[in-house]
Amino acid sequence: MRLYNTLTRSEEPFAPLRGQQVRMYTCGLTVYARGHIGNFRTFVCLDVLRRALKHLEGYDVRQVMNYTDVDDRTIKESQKAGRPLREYTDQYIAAYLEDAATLGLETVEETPRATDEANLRAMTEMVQALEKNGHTYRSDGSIYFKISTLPKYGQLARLDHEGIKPGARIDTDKYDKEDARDFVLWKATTPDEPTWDFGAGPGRPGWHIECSAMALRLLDGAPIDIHAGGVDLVFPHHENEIAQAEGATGEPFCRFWVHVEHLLLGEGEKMSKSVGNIFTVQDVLAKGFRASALRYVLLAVHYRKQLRFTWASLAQADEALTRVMDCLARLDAVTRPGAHDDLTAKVASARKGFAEMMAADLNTPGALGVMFELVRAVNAAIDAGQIGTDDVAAIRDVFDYFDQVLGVISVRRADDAAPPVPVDEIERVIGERKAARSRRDFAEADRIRDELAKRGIVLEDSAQGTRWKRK
RNA sequence: GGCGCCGUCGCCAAGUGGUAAGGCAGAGGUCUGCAAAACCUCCAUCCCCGGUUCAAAUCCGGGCGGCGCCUCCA
Repeated sequence: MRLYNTLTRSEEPFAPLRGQQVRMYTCGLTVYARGHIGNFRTFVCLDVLRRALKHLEGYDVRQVMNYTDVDDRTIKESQKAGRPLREYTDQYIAAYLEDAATLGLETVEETPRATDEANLRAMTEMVQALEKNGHTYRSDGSIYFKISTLPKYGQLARLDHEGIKPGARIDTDKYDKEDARDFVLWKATTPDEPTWDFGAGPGRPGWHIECSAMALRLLDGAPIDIHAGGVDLVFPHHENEIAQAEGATGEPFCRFWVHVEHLLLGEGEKMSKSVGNIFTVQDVLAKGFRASALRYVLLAVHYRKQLRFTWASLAQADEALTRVMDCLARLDAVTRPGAHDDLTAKVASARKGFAEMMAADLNTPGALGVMFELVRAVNAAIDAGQIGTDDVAAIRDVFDYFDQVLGVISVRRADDAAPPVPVDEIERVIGERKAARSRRDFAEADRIRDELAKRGIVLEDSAQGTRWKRK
């Protein structure tokens, strides 16, 4: 598989360093509020990355995704809510898990929290190693990383320090730093803030230290294979993670850096909690859209391109997925045994084409194209009667193969598992309508169909009988 | 001010040197009690201007337009 590596700014063939195991760290949510669909674009894309590594490449994936449960915002919001930090962040971890399940994200191997004691101890050890290696200084009770001590600083973001001129907003006097680009490792706390002391003095973690420390602790040391997150993390977060890990261990931190581009709203602005223009997964569901449509939208644009989110795109995605589901449903009516060479060949080339698209830096839009070409071929074969039950088995198998990675069909099935009208009622009413039709009482038949349509159930008549589906 | 990305049909979106995938929407037709679904047919020369090449949406240069990072951020 070829993956674009931010570190080299180029696409490179990927293979894990140690045997068949891919050790991957992905930056998760800061749990001070419910994640929005921009956050979930990143998570869904990285879910597809992990699925491709597992199911297409056959690797054993060990993924760590953190919850940042201590920082300025979590502290501020928990204080505002008058609740202990841990309790406050618990609810947003639960909300994340709910949304992740709704969107069909696979469960990752480890989900550490920054405030778990083992992690705080690992961070402390890293800070101490950095102090020992001469990369730090103390000021007003905080410990800072002194970037001038690390010549390689800046390798990921490639920022031209000299280019930072008027116009750039630099965090200047908030803290007493020797250089504007120095960053805090261990932060002095006020009496009302959570404070820990495992050997580096009382304080709390700086933003970046948790990821460096937890990645090395839970992925068995440097270098890890993949580190991923949203593009906005390239600088300063990931750059500083590299500085910390490499300053402490003297070894390269990570081999592949993968960054997912932003989701933008229709007008073209970035979604941001501070601006208030955000939508959550729950907001999308509340508008009547399926979770599967959202997942589809998030995969219909390559992960390294900005995705302009609109409600119309959700409706289009839902229609597109309906086409796939209808095709799969039509297979149920095939009863003739056997296989057809033409279809067999089309299924095989679709499987191959799909894998090639995914191996080309996760070209999900291209992979969807391959899937739809097969949909067309299958529909044509059904209409022509050129399909047998062996073909059906092979077709179902290849769609399962697609969906192991894309995950849109399984989410759609989950969406539709609980229709707005109970299944036994639908089936009873369909029976009544069938009787009406056979006595040519079409007015009654139409009335029944309209009635169900109003309640979100669509009926389709065919030679094989009447099929229902959720609208 | 510095660094970087992007501009393909009405909408969304692949393709990145060999003559434009796919989805949605639309038009006509077949099928159907009607409807839906499905199938068939139709529907772009790739922001503009130069250049390189036998050949460019794809490479180079210059414009115009949109966006991101340099600051908390997925």
